[in-house]
Amino acid sequence: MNKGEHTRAAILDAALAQASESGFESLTIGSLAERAGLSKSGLFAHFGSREELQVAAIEAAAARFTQTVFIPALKARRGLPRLRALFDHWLDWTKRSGLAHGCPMQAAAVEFDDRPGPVRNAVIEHFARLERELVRAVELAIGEGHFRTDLDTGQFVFDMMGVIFAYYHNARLIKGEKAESRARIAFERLIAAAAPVA
Amino acid sequence: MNKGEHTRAAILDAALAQASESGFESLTIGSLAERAGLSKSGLFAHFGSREELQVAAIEAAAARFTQTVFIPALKARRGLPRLRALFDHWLDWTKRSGLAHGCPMQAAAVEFDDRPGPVRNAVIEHFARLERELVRAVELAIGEGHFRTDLDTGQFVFDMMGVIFAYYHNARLIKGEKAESRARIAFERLIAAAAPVA
DNA sequence: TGACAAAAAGCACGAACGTTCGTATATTTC
DNA sequence: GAAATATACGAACGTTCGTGCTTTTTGTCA
Repeated sequence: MNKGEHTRAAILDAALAQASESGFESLTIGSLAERAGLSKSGLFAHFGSREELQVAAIEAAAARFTQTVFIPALKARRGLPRLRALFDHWLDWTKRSGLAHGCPMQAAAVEFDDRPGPVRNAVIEHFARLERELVRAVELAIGEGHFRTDLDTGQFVFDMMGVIFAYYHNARLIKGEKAESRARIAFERLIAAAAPVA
Repeated sequence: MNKGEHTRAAILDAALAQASESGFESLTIGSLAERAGLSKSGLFAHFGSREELQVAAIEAAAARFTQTVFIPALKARRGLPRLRALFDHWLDWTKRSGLAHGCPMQAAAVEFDDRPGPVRNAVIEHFARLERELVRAVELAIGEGHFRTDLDTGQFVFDMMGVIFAYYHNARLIKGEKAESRARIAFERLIAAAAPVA
């Protein structure tokens, strides 16, 4: 890896940490440069603009999500076990990837959902891909006979994401200790409702 | 109402609209003054600081939420009908209250969940109150015989909020047309699972 | 209607914002 | 080792940030 690429990666690491703490809007050139130990201009040279920096940060977050949630889940057997692994890793992916102060992707989703531009496009693309992958995992579960054949896969993914969102809301804002157990109960209930008729 | 109070209310209206569009972090004195048709200093005089302005905006959002979601739901019969009314009004409360670009409370929750201070406290208080009210509505449904007596009310509220969060995520970021129907299906399933044994 | 208070504007401040320079120092390539 | 390039720096740009002051306009009420 080049020196430049190495620095760029370090900058993006710092950017994700900062976005996790205070959101993407707080991702200013000055504060990020200070955190990364660079001058403003030195950091700026790695990206053509603040917007490009934000896009790069989104993509870095997406890559880390794939690495932390999807790749490890592939070790589980296809179908229900893999779906459970996805859920488990998703629940604690911020902790396991050093972003303990919140999912930067969720922050970006809320902050940019009504601001058209490259950043929003990158966020949308990530969630679209995520949904596609989840739907595929559910289809595999159907194929393995773990789920009903007439299951509405889109609905299942919708419900699953709701559980995740409720978990993060509860765990991060309210600091509710029951958040995790409730999330697991809710997910198990989804699975039970999707089980084959008998 | 005094002239001052009137202007203050108008400022908070503009603040909510802006927070709905671009989040609470974007709530700067300058841009808000322009939107409200005041000078920076004229607007600033109504609040001692930017932070107080943010807190006032949170409280205004909470008041509007109560007015748009809770008060109208009181017209429905206690128990399940009222719970359904709450859900319905919650789904489209941003549209019905002129905040079509997103729930300012959710924006605040994500932006401030890790930044201690008065703003975060105000957000936490709102969600705590919201959860209490929801739990009470569920308890009423139990009392009316619409729900099982052994229902975990906290879990039900957790699940219900998950449905709402998934709906807003889907409707606002992805612009999915199926968001509303999926939310309704999910909520009906929650109700069915909470029904008395027979 | 005139006195007094309340509200808004005007103005200025120091700091931080994103961005653009020109320049110096590493690093890579020959 | 020399030449070429990549990388980082410091200074400065114009703008906007939040926040104080002072002055002017506006509303209120005897």
